[in-house]
Amino acid sequence: MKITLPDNSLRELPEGSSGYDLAKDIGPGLAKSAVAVTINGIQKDLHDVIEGDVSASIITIDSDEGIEIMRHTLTAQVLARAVKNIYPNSKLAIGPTIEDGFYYDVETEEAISIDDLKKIEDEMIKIVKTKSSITKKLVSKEEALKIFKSQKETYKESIIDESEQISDFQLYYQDDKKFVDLCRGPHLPNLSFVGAFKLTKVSGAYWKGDSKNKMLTRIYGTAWKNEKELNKYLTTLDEAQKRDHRKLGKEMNLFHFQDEAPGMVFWHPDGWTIYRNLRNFVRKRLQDNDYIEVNTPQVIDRKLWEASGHWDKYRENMFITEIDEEHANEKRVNALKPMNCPGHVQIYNQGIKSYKDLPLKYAEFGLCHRYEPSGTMHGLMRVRAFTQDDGHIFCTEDQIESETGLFIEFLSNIYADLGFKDFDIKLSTRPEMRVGSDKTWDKSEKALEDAIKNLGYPYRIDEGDGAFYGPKLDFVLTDAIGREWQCGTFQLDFNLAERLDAQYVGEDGKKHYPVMIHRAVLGSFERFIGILIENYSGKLPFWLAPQQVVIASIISDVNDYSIEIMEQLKKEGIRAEVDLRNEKISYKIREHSSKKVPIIIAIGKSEKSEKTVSIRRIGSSETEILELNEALKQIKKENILVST
RNA sequence: GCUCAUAUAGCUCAGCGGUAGAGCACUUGCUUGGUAAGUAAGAGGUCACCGGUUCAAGUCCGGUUAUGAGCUCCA
Repeated sequence: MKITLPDNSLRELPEGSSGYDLAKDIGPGLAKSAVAVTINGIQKDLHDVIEGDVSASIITIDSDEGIEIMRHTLTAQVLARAVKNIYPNSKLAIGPTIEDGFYYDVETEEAISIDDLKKIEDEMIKIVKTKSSITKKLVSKEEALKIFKSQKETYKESIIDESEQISDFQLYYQDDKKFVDLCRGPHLPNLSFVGAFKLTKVSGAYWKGDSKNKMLTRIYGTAWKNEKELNKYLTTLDEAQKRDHRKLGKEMNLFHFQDEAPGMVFWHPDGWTIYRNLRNFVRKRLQDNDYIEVNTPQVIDRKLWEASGHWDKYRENMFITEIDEEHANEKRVNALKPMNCPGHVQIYNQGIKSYKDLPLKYAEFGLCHRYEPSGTMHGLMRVRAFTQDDGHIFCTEDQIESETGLFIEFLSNIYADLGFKDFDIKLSTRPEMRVGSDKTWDKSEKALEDAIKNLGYPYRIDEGDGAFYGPKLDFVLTDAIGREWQCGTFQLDFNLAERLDAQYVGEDGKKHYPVMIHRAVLGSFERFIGILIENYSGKLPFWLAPQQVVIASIISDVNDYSIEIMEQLKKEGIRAEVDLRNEKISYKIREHSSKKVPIIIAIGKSEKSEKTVSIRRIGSSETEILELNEALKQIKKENILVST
């Protein structure tokens, strides 16, 4: 048979040859590191017999694909077996690979905790040490069912049962044939290819990812080619932990949470300074882009939420308030607003609007409350009370495309100024839970997709992830360590205006419903500040930093000069403080460095007598001596992004 | 909301049936010291909350609340 290799060269092999034979034919080195083979684009076990003329490439243990196969074998053949050895009555569910590692879902009689991982890991090492080869057996559906039924592997049974396949179920064995796993493969030809691995955590996970199903125990692990790679990965994990905004927020004294208000931020002075700086920045940009800032009530009667559709579709996430009957004349049920849109429509509805008023753009730094499930809260990233940089564009259908373009440009400028150069666009389509007719959804999905297509931005589609009132574009930015955050959103809504009876008089003199576009750039200030802290490891850009400059005196004789510098800086609008404490300069440097103050100015005898300053910047141990006036000029220039 | 874990001084944590501990931070004294921790002393705790077991409970057991890691959600 003829085999085409990736470089388009042809190789002739006898019938019945396998991927391994092919590798051997190409070279002994390749045969040694081969773990699987790709036949016509599909990964196969190395010892599968190749049928017919095909294109093929050998997967070696050194490749990304090879590592993934190794992870797969580790979970399905090694972790699963180790768990069965230690917990004979456990039942295996599924064990896929994930980024950097793998997991296996199992049902066990006794709970497995993080402390048990060592034990399981040791058992895995024992299994790997056998260096057993891994062999495959193909069986019919009945036979597969029989085997797993006899082993009481109910999850495997149901996987087979629900499969449309009728034959060729793949069973994988090790040399002793004492363990069998159902798997789509491919697997390593033998366990000697296993590199360095470590079980990392254990948690619950629903069978088939459905919260109605039983909760299984999920054991996570990570695996790499060798110890060095493993350690590198573990170090990066540590690095990510070091920039955790919850930890930095505490160290920098920015905010706290407490039991009485779960998911709601207590902003400390420095944290609130960051918040205000960011808000001023966004406010300026909104002003420059034809948005009009408004403000709407926090607590609104349920009638409005019924009319808007929130009561029906969003009730379980809303904080409901009732007025104490003893003191109130009338009983009404109110809700804390989870969104600003109905409020904005109320403003729109005051007075008659003409097509000449469109597009009309209302913006609000609206404080919204949403009752998030208890298990989902996470520092600033997921809270129950947050402020959106929200806005609603009332426009005609014809204006959708130009507004989409304007918004993307607006958003990308803001992201760039905040230090995020890259973002992806996601188009989310109709969800199951929604308002509006399918006809309206067809129209709005098409309008949005046409707009983004015509503007030429790349995007990907996320089926069923739209808002209940309309399809949306989501903007996902990438931070300094490659993590992705969904922040901006642009949501088309052909429903709400009609539900709340918002209209405009068209050129034809008749009344029409405007299209509403719900849009945000940062999403929520709380979350975005969390992202900024993690992105910058707390070392915020100069204009955002709560304390921008600290002037630290070396001896008390220079206190007057230090204060003079502070006052001059303050005159320029710089947030400057002096540190005149009776402490050594290194002590002061250490303290302000750990608070991530961007600039520390040390002042001693020579600076005072020469009217200079010694500048030290965060992240560097270099110092720079400058004339005071020159330093003031420079620092003022750095503060340029402060816009108001 | 679900699974597992955690809750001790302002922070980070030790203690795991028998009189509450450390380091840092804080206060005070000494120290005026040139770029990431000078020094000594002092003060600081209903051991998250409610209940149970026990002669005796931060310590063991149950519940509640919050937090953490995941899962499910994130309009």
